Amino acid sequence: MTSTQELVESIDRAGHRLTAPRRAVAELVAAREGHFTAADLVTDARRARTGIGRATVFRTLELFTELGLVERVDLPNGDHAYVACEAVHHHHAICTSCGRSFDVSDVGLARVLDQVGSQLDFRITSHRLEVFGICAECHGVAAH
Amino acid sequence: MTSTQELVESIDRAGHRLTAPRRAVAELVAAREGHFTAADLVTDARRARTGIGRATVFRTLELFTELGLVERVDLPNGDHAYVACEAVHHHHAICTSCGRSFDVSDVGLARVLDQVGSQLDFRITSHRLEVFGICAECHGVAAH
DNA sequence: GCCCACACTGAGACTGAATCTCGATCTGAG
DNA sequence: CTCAGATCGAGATTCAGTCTCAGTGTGGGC
Repeated sequence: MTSTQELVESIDRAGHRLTAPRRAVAELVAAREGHFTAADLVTDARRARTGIGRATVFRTLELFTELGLVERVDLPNGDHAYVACEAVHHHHAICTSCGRSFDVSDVGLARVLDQVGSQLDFRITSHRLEVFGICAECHGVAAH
Repeated sequence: MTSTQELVESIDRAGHRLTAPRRAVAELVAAREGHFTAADLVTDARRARTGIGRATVFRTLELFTELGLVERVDLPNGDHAYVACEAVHHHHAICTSCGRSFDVSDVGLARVLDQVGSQLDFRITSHRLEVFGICAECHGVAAH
């Protein structure tokens, strides 16, 4: 979804240096569909013979996360993964079959949270909703 | 919330052996208010001079998780933590000030998920909602 | 264009969480 | 009371992620 160009431009816009390793990581992220772990990217980088070190992949991923271009999600098995996404607040629906992630707009969730907040007299500062299941494409194909 | 006795009985009921180390871990879990990490429990165990090894703490925690007596949550900072809870589906509101966790019943969330599911043509198999904020007690005290 | 401060990089050491192994121990059915 | 096998503790191991540090490359200033 997010293109290499978008990622690269955001780095520049935020006042960071545009280096070859960062471009390379941006490409790897853009090439990924769905979620991926840091280790996945490190492997990708090695396979593509980019000569990029582990530390740089982590640092660049951290940078992207800071810029909101990539978001960290916690898989049901406890693994930490990342997904490329738009820089606005939203949630993810992750297909457990193909691993792709879909953006979920805030449909009605705000109301639910309001209710939770007032019910517990709880000042909500942040929240996280993660939905797991089978996407249209996968259940369309796999079902029969 | 969950008492030592409840934890111990559940182990028995599920057909597992009732050993002294498991009782001890059950006590430590019951004594905890709010979330705790595996490392916290290991420290507790050492401090209480129970003579329980790290591996056993992890194994027992895994057992409790399996039985639904304890649930794993991912803190905003990425740490893995656990909370003792009832064995029915629900969510957690975690106070970022005192660390206590409150059960959130499913108020309206099901409807939101239905909407998400049909909107994306996505077969939802599981979901996770985590709410972070300041609990009544903490903002009552801390505010002034 | 050229320079140079300094942001950034790679390699590998380091940390800490979690898992695995293995011989010893304990539980509980019979 | 006995015994199979579930469970245990200690420590080795693995692995993700972070840190260090000397070397490199970017890009603003001239």
